[in-house]
Amino acid sequence: MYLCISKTVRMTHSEENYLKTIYHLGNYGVQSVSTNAIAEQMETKASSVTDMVKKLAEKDLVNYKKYQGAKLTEVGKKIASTIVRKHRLWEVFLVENLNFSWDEVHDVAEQLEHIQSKKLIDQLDAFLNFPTHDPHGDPIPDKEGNFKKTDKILLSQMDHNTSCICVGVKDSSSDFLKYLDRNSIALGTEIVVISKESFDGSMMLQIDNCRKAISKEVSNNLYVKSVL
Amino acid sequence: MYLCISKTVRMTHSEENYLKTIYHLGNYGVQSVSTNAIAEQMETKASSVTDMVKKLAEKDLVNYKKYQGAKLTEVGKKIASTIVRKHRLWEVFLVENLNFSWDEVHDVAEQLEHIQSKKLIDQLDAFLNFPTHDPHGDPIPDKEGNFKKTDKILLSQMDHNTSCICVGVKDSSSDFLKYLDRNSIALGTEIVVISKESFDGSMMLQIDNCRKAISKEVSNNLYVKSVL
DNA sequence: ATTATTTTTTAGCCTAATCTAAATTTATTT
DNA sequence: AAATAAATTTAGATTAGGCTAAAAAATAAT
Repeated sequence: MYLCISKTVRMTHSEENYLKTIYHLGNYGVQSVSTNAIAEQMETKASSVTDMVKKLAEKDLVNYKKYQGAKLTEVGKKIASTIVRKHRLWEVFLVENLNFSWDEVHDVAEQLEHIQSKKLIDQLDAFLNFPTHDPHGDPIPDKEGNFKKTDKILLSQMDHNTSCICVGVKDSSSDFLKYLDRNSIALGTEIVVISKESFDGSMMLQIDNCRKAISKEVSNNLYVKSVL
Repeated sequence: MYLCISKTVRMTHSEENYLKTIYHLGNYGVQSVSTNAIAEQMETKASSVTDMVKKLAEKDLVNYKKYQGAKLTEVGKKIASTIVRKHRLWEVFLVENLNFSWDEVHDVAEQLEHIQSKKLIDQLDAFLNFPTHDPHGDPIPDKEGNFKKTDKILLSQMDHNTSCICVGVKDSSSDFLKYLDRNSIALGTEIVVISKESFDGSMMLQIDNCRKAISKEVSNNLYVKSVL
């Protein structure tokens, strides 16, 4: 039951970026993704997407029928997961070893994810001691593309008088991450939900014995794991 | 007396590779390099080189006059030295931290040298503890592009009954580096020249109390520093 | 000082990846 | 069900980088 990629597929950076986008938008490659969704995400034009998707279909990396969007094939999924794996491993390296903060890693990892070298990524994985999550709490696929999806929920879904631990972010924009830094919220931070306002969705939290009010936008972009 | 690059020049990988080649062939950018020399080194066609050199001249990265080759400008030299700096720092990282051997690093470093991030390279430099030489003994330019050129000579130029220390290689092909590995010759290895054969240029060496005969090809590609 | 040879440049073509604008298909509303 | 709107595709250009083949310039050899 192995997926064999006999002749290693030669991929351009652009092709890799498209696969990665389809992987992310299509829920790890299980769903079909529309041309427009890809175009919006990649900040390009729908016509460019059509062209590229045809090319990827030609290479059997996606299944594509006119007007019906694109869905990754097994091979496409494998390649996409490898790119994500590389991206997230590099993010760990940057934060753990090169003093990057979690809001600075994305652009550089975006470049590093395209470096081709099996040995490089295997050794990096070992050097980092086989991390399972990146600095934003996102899971790192293993060599086969598998990862355990964490049972995380949005902070906004927690009830009042409950406790949870921050396990990830939905929005990983620099602005949001810096906001979290300023408010001492990091991966692993324990958060107690004191109260929720129904009229604006804001919340009163307790973090390290300090009370903090946060907006709906914040609680809708922070993933937590409930603690009993 | 500083060189200010006000607006950061946006470089493609291809442009960077050309600059690097001109830097190397032109003796760190001091000499003019012919179109054919560039083409041969880069395994491309002379006509392609002409086109690219014109483009680089347009950007003021090289000085170019028809039929007279290309020479790096100060700005071009600075950019080229940065690429070489990145290449060599990555090589150190691969060998020191990711268990690569010195014959495996080149191809990967060739990709990594194009990653754009000032912070990345500064932090990597610090992480590696500011190395001055790469795994092949080549000097790593500092941020300003300066490096001390070591007073190395080819092993073939040593007299018999003299001692020296291996400080670098001229040929850094995988084959040659593996040969050196098999013969326990590495950077820092002490070598005693026992004798030289005038008819074929071969040498008898003593390394770690073992005698080894090497060909002229070998002694012509190994840099050493004489020890008194 | 002419040839001949080598080097370099020019001209024209090709592919990858993008774009705009127009055409077409699908989806949504009256 | 027809009309409108939205999404998608096609057609035709463009730009970067490369190639081939022919022309031009520089160098070498007779």
